[in-house]
Amino acid sequence: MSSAEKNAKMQATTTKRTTYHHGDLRAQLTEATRQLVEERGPDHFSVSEACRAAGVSTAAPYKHFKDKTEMLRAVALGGMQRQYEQMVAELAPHPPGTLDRIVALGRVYIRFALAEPGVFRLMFGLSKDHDDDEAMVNMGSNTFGLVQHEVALCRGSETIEPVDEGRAFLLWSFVHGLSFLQIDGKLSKIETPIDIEHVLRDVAHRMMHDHMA
Amino acid sequence: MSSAEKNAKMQATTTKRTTYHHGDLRAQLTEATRQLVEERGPDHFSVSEACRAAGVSTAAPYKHFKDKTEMLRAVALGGMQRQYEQMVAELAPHPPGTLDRIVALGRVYIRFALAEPGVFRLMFGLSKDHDDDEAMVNMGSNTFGLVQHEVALCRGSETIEPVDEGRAFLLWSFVHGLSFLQIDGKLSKIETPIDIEHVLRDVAHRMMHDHMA
DNA sequence: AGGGAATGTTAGCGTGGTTAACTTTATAAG
DNA sequence: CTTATAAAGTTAACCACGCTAACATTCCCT
Repeated sequence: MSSAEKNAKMQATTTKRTTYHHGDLRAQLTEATRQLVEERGPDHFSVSEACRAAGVSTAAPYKHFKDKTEMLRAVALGGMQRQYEQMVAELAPHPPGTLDRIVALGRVYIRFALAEPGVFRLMFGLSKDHDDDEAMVNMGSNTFGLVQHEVALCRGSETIEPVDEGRAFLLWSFVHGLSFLQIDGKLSKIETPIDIEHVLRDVAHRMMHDHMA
Repeated sequence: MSSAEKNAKMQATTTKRTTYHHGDLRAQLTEATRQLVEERGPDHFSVSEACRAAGVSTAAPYKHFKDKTEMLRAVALGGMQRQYEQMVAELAPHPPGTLDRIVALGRVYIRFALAEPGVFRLMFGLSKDHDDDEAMVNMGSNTFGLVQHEVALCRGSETIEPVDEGRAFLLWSFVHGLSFLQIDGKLSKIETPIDIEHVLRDVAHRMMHDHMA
């Protein structure tokens, strides 16, 4: 184990480092960025503060990132990966083709937004820049593909048809809006408290089944 | 008409002003802010640039606004008022108690988001600060009250019950999410194009009527 | 051993938000 | 018609921040 590697561990606990090289600065800057985005919000994040947290000069990040937005993008990508993994994990317990699986996906979406509102905002903010990043676009496709697939399964089909794409998008719109309204505190302004679990079931049901004329 | 008032009109057309006093700097700074927010996005707005647009020194705004966020809040408030007025206007043509009125409200919501994405983002971004502003909170209540009222009417009730509050919130979540996904370009990534008008009707119908077991 | 390539640091530039101190104009009272 | 006061501008400066250039140190490979 090199001294720089030992250093990397020390640095994580705010100990001053002794070696010139840091160890794994890119990872630690990303983590510092993630924390700050969560604490202060994506708007009030500053590179300088991340540097202070990592115990490094303000010029150091530019050996690992092109600019500030690339740092934020790294955090956003990490968030998308975590969200995706959580979705896959929550899918497992439920039998294929059931509404439960659709509900599970929506639950993860909202749970993630509430657990990491800062990162969640990042994942959709700056989306002009995000579209230029291949990894980001791919992760987005993967996650949405998951939803589309479940919707098709729920209809009894293995292949995704236009109708599935449409329904999946409507479900996405719904949980997306619900997530944002929640983290923006709009739900607390309502008299009657809302049972998210119940709402999720209700909406999924309404969207997946034919309705009355 | 004072010379300063004449000045105010000139300034709107980028003409250099001749009088020391500006005329109606607060209004013109707000308008400049609105334009810049729309052009560059809320994140990339700078007070300095607004000052340049208004032909005034960078210290001038602080005679009219506490700080940068108060400028942005003024723009956000203006947006909420416009949105509210558009909703009231679009309501008029349709007979009370019909689904058409619900659909009309959703249509205005989405139309506004697409027409003024920058301002629309402002209306929900910075919401931690917005909650401290009474005018902002009131406008929010007014607009949401409009939806609640229509939902109750559609059920044949003049008074808003918990069930109406819930349905209204679900409808809000949906159009909110749909709006954001659209202005973030997520809809264009879909194969099958979506007919917003049709979707709006479909969803409103599904939400307002009982569904099958 | 030695020489890049990688990864840090320092110093400095430009922009931006904000304030303090000063100047000019509007307004209203005597 | 003065003239005091408040309102509404300006200038100059401070500090934080994003970023780059030039330099320093270390890693690692031959």
